[in-house]
Amino acid sequence: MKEKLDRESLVPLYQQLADLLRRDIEEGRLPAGVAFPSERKLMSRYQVTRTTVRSAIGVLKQEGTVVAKHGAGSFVRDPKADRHRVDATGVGMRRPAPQTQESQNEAPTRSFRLTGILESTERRMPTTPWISELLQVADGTEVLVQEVTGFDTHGAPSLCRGWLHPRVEKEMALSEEDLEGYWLPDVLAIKGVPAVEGEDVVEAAMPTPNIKQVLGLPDGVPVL
Amino acid sequence: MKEKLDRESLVPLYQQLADLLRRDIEEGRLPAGVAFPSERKLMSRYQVTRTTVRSAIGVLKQEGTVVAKHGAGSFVRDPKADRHRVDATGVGMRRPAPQTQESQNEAPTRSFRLTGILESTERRMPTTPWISELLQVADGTEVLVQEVTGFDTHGAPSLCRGWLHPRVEKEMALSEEDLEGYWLPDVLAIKGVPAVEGEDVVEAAMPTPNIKQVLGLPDGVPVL
DNA sequence: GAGTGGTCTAGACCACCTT
DNA sequence: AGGTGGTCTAGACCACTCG
Repeated sequence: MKEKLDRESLVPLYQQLADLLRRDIEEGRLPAGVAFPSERKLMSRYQVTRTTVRSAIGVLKQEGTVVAKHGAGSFVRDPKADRHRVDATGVGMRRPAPQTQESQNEAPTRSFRLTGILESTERRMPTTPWISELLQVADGTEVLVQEVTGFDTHGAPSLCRGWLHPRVEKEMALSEEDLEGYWLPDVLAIKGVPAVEGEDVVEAAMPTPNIKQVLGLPDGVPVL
Repeated sequence: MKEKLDRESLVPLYQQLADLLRRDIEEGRLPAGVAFPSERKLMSRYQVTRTTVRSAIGVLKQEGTVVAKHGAGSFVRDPKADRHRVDATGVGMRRPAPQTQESQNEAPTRSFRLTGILESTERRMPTTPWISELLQVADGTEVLVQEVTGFDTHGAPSLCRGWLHPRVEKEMALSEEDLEGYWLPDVLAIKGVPAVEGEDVVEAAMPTPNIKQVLGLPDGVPVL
């Protein structure tokens, strides 16, 4: 929290400061809720103008990590607080029962594929209540989670997340290395598992800076 | 394009300027592509500082209406340009064929409902190629389109759009007034139509300023 | 080289919240 | 009353793009 800014660097001061503050938040030095240094405090601490401080905080606000309350102060927002989930199976309208065999046949089975996988990370994580219910495992069980960023079949920037059921992982003897660079369901398909129990879930959020950079997104474009 | 800014107003200068420019864009006075006045030009035209001009343009950038190219200028972006559509029926994983009767029964039929409808607009619009294919009508046919903003069953800010098939509209003798304040599928359900041909589509985008205000969203929260 | 957007300084006044 | 964020001014230098 006492590092200095590099005035010779190519990366602008307000970005450096934003990165510093983001790290402080991520690593718990600036806990969610009350605490956040005032703009004037940050000015004198880092020896920059208020404009620069405000730009830095502006970055964090746009990312949704920080909210400012006029007259009261700025606050770290719990990133999971208003992350919304939508069950995509029933969005908008109900699907009709097929009325004729013909209409049933002509209904295309579409599939969602990621093209140009740009980054994939695999890691072991305890399940959230919601996902434990889905997988029918005990809450907090460690499961293999994969995150893949890329573009979907329609060209939309997407981040897909897949959870591997421990039972499947054990039976198939899968490990992190097997998944590297492949989208989890594809791996399973190759290994002979035709389909996985699953649910279609769609979230939308503003991309984190690195994902935004990786996908080359302009400002104001959310990720599904 | 030559209106003045009201320095006594409660609404800040940069907002007024942003609103002015947005209107100029929407009403075609600032066409997409090349044209956009430089920041210096806007300074002298409206007698404000560059900071104020930049704030105004910043608003439009965050909305995705304008993109800036360092050294070249700012450009109006076609709002429909990179609007992405995702077929939600096949997102992520394929749904397995049910293996036992039991598992089939326990699969819940979820429905997506809007609670607290805050705003609904109905209007007649020519279909886009994509939607004409969906409805099986000629391209450009005028159909009744409804947009409803509110919160979904999970509390996520949502904007839902429904297209009414001309045939149904005629047979049911529906008009704009019937839809006012109700979500289209609900109206049909009441009228005795059990279900509508449809497809589940999910989009994400940054909210327009008025929708953002209506839903009371903080910065950085996209709308599904 | 002229023009553009990007960054930064050093001030100022205001509206708002907390005590 | 004192502190906070929100707005605005009037400058400056830089990196970049284009003809």
